[in-house]
Amino acid sequence: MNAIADYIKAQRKAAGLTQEEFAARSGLGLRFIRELEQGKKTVRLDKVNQALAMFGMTAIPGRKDDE
Amino acid sequence: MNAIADYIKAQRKAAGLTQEEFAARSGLGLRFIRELEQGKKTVRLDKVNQALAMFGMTAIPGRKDDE
DNA sequence: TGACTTTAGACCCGATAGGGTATATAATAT
DNA sequence: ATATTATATACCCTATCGGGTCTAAAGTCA
Repeated sequence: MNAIADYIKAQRKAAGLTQEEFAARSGLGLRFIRELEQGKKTVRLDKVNQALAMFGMTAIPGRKDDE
Repeated sequence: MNAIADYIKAQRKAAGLTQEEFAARSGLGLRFIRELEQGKKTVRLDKVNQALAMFGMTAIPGRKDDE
């Protein structure tokens, strides 16, 4: 149900990276990556985009009921 | 270039709402709506989603080079 | 031109996100 | 069983977000 969290987690795993490696490569904190993948709602958008950018993606509006 | 900011602004106007009315209806602060529409990068994702939810939308990952 | 509305800044302040770190639990393998 | 690795949770601290408020600028229309 959390499209961004699920996407990051799936892509990171598909790339064969641990959370720690992904944090280091993306320049984000390890704790942030964990909270992001766990679906924390109150994360900052710029950090989310920094993570998504690792896969050429960014946050855009999308239909809520799309699953 | 900022898909979310542009979307909110366009939809709000299409709905014939001022920033002030939109802030009141969405339960968000007026200053936040302003900063959001101006493309502030560091906004909180939950607030962004709260704004997008007014139009049945939510933040999802999308290709960066899509325009 | 001048009223009026809408949007854009700046200021202060409380609440909290994110980083670092340490510990705990879970998963995997030997 | 027990190393090893990965993920989850908790603490403290600093930076800053978001709200409220006020002022200024930019549109809008008579």
